[in-house]
Amino acid sequence: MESSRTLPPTRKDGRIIIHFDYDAFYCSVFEHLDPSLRRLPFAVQQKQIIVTCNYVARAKGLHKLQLIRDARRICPEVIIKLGEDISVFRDASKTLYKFIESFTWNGRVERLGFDEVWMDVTDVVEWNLGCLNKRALEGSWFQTRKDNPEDGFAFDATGCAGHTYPAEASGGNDGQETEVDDLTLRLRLGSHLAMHIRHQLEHQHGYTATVGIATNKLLSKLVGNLHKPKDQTTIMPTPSLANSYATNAQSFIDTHEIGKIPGIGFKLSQLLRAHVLARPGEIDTGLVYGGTKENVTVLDVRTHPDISPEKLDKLLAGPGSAHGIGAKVWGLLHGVDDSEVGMMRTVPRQISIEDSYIRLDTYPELLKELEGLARSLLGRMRVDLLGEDEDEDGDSREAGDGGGSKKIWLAYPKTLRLTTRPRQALLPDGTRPRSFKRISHSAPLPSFVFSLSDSVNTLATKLLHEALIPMFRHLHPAKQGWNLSLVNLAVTNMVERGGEGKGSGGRDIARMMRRQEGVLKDFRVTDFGAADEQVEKEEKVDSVVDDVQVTDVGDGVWDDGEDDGDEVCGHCGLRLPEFAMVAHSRFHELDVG
DNA sequence: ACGAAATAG
DNA sequence: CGTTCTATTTCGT
Repeated sequence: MESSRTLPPTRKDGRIIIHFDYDAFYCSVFEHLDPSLRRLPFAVQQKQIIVTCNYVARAKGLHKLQLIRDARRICPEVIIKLGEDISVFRDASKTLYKFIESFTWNGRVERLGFDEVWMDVTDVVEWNLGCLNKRALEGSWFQTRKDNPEDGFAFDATGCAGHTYPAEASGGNDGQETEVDDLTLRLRLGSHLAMHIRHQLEHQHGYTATVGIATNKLLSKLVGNLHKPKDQTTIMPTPSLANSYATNAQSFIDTHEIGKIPGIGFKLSQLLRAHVLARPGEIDTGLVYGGTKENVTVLDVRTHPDISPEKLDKLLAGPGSAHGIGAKVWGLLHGVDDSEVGMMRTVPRQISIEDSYIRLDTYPELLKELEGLARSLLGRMRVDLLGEDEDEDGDSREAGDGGGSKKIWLAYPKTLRLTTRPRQALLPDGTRPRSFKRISHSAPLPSFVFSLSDSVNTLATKLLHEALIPMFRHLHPAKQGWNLSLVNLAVTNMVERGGEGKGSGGRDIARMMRRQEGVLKDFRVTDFGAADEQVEKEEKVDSVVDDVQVTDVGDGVWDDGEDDGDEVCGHCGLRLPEFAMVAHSRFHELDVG
């Protein structure tokens, strides 16, 4: 077939997506606490490098990932603060995330790292589009709250707020004669909403952000970079030019280095570079991981002879790569990204703590480290997974007994995971084969960790002996001979508490916590004794479960109390046998979502 | 469910 | 200390 030239993927430009990237985030957090820093060259340090610096410092030649000594040489007056305790950054990120969420009507807000947030404002924009008077766009009103038409701001809908791509697309002279298409109008609305939220963010919280507005996550994230800091850019169609959103999106994405496309990381970009260059791409062995000496652009890959979704699949598919990777990348090369902005999350999917070591090869050290990690992890669980008990039961907060509202678990992780990175043995020639391979082992998380009447220290010690040591022995059966360069501890598989989230429609279908009895049945209390002796002396306990005091868990939290074998659907109230509830819940998820 | 891999900040 | 630490998603089994 001569005409079987592969067509570009179909665009779906029905959404309006805003991407936020807080400017020099770590610096901004410190500046929030000490505003005098704002006018000074200021940087945040982790280990021996500058992880980020404010724009005053950047103007003097400082940059991210710079060695401290280089920074001080270039700019002796620089103020440097240590940023190794990331809890303040995490807290600030959470606050700003909730603030941005308050502007969504559909709850679609997704965080990436601490300093980036996407929001899907399609419905907000749609509503306001319907409210526009197309004869008087100059004096428009943007309603920001679904429930109150008075909440909002005045704006001029004859143009975009902030910058546009392409730069001249902003137009602005469609006063009377020209009919403006809906996509243009919707993007303008998105740009004005973004401007409003940026201003609120700055005035109410003291944070500035760089923002991108487009019809999908990919384009919104990339286009923001055109104007930073504290500015915004919208990808627009060209007035009166058919299909111009596709054209403009393509010209924009084409200029990017292939590895700069979100979703195309080190492995995929190397494969694509090798394909285009017909040889392996040279890697920049500098400080930045994944750096390349080559400059292979999206255009190079996209216009390479014979490229197609099928060809990309052949090229990129392999162990670890997603199914449909060819079609996915084909879409990215064309600025097409149909992935949804995730729903707001109140708890993380996973909490993990890790530390790296020059050398870790003895049991006493290991036990100390594992216990320390366990303490940190349990502390983090209490910070991130504990919430106020919002009880309608009037009695709970009236009494003057210290005014303590009860803390309850918002989610229960079901799984505990221990990961290590064994240090490779030396080769005969004395060099180390470099391998960053990790190995992990998971087990049910013992439910005693949810006890709030015991201290974190107590629970950490208990967790060490009842779970972590057995798990470690599973990973490293040999008594010795191992040497670790990293240990990671994580809890995952969150089971969230049901109830009324805000936003539209109670999202979480309450799921009964599987009875935790038997969770410990695979654990044996293991006594490694002191140091390296008597490792094999293992004290078996038939029923550890009997020893475990499970408190604060279970009592009516998950179950509606009916113990007749049936469950009540948290959504529609239907009473069903337990075995039918899983499928029933799935029905709701599909039906509502 | 579990373990590994890829990706990202 | 080779690439620190944390988090999400997806795949194969």
